[in-house]
Amino acid sequence: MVTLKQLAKELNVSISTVSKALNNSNEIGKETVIRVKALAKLYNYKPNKVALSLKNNKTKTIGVIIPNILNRFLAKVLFGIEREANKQGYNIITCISNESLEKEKDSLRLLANGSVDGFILSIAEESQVNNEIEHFKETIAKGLPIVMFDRVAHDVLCDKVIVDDFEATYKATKILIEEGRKHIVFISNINDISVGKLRERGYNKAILESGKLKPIVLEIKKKDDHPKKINVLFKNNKTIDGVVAADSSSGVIALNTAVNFGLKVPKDVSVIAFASKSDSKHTLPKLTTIRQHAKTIGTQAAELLINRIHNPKCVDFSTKIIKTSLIKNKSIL
Amino acid sequence: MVTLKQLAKELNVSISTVSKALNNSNEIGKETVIRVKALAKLYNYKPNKVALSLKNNKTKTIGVIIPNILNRFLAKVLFGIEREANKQGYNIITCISNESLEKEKDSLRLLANGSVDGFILSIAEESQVNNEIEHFKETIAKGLPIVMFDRVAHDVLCDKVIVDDFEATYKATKILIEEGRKHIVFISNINDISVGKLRERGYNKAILESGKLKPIVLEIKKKDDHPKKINVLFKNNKTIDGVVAADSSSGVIALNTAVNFGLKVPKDVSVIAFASKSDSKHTLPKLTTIRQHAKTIGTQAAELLINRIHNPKCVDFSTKIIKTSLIKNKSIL
DNA sequence: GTGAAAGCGCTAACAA
DNA sequence: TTGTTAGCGCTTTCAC
Repeated sequence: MVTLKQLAKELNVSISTVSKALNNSNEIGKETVIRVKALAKLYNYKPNKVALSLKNNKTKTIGVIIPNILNRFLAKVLFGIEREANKQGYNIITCISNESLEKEKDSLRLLANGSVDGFILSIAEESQVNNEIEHFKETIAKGLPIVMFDRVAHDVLCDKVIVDDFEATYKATKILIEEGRKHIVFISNINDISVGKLRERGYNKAILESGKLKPIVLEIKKKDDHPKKINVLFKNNKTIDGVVAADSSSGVIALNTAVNFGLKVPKDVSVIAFASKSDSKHTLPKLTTIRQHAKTIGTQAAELLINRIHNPKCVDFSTKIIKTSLIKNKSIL
Repeated sequence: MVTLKQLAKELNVSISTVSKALNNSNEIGKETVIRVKALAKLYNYKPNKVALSLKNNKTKTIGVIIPNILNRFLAKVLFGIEREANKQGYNIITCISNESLEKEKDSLRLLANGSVDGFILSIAEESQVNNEIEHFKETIAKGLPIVMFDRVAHDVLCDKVIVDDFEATYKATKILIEEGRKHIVFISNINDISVGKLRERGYNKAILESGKLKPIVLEIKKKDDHPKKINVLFKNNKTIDGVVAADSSSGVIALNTAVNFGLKVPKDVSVIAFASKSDSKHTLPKLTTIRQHAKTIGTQAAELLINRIHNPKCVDFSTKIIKTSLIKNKSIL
């Protein structure tokens, strides 16, 4: 890596002259500017990022802390964040909390030593279960802004980007009710986190409003054998004619299981699930999905954070709600 | 953020005294050390990472460039990298090339200005198709080590971590042949990249060695309608009794399609695919999978890179081959 | 039009 | 045992 010093030496001018020339300062003579730029190009000079960071007290780097990179939704959000950040000249340091409160705290602390200008995060399951939010507050108090997405803590004052989880399952359930379904089950593998609870509430509301239907809820824990649980459900409830799934795996497995039981989809049973396009391809017929527009969530989160970094004084915080879309495929009537 | 300067001022000692005290230098008196540490703790002092990086010319940061974060395998490798890197005190800056040569080059250049100590990457499809490797060589010439994984360039001298792709499909195909399958098809959605080609060759070798079977290959392009292509395949080839899939989507879709055609799996047709555990849950019966141990690949790549960062003079480069495992489920006899 | 010097926060060789 | 100083690479104010 060439430095200003080396260029200056070779050109027999001072370091500051080189610096100014490269930054197009009009203090410097045209001749000199040309000479300096030529040599800089020759040596492929790039200003040292670390030195700039130290000088400006800005790293142009965002810390992203996500609970699980294998979750397609979270990965997609990360993708959106990365793209928007890059577009605005920022890099991202990725930390995976692995749903652990301790790792989340560590990541926050480790990066709050000048490594990043702010954070984008979705809260770890363990933190949500224990309602731990002090570490977020501390970070913000240090002057490092946070933007939360999807799994957010309402008691922390910061920008947020969320999904209309409640609305989405409410509407999805209503669609099945309007199809004439009588035994609609709600299956969820994410009932310990905030969004999972919201989704169940949306389902419950629609069921209750119908006046005649009864809620049937299957909660699947992480340690459970997912396909088996769903298999048992269908075995014990021959009347099931509708499924609303809070997560993609539950949706895909439920549809495949129904088919395996000899049920026709969607004639005998309809299935709707929070899932992505590629998930919908993994069933026959294709799964009807509630899409979360993960990339958009990422983009918006990055925009919010970068705005706040540039505008640290601003005191009003916004919560953006990204509406889901229902993509109808052949798994409903 | 508190600095040494502020602590020094408040304690009425010099900056270097504070620094040494905090670093347990035995130059400093016990009394002073205690006083300093107490105040540092009170103010929750953390050494500024950027200043340290500038001083040491080491960022303790690794640049990771992956083609696609939505690919489960790549995401899992990233997970492995992150974990190992963190364990050794490194952070990772993640860039997603999105299979684009230009983005890959940009990321490399943008981070080669002192932001990272080295790179771990898997080559973008576009770079592989055009056989572009200059940007890697330039980076290495700048003194920044690279570790490549999965999609590697054999003509670049660096450490590599790869999978026994050829072996894996060779063995998988042989298993189906030994089952007595006569019409084994190879389905691939990744035939433009190096590993996809290797997987096809392994299949071909096994087929040829059998002496009597003929290769049947279905190449699916990114723009194709994946389920439709596979549907047509089964429609036109009623004799298919075995499937080896180079990627998880092809495997899952093939199995579901076969079932949909009324074929019994595995009685009428066996299916084996490169896929993950969670993919295998998305079919009934569960998919027999070739596992790549993505996390291990990530761990090893991080280890190799960090070793090289600590050992820049070392001139022999290693290529680690992580053996795949065949996990037998009910989709084969 | 050019250069010297200070300073971002830290460490370490050297001086006291 | 403590302090002074220089330097990592850069920008910027101020002097010449």
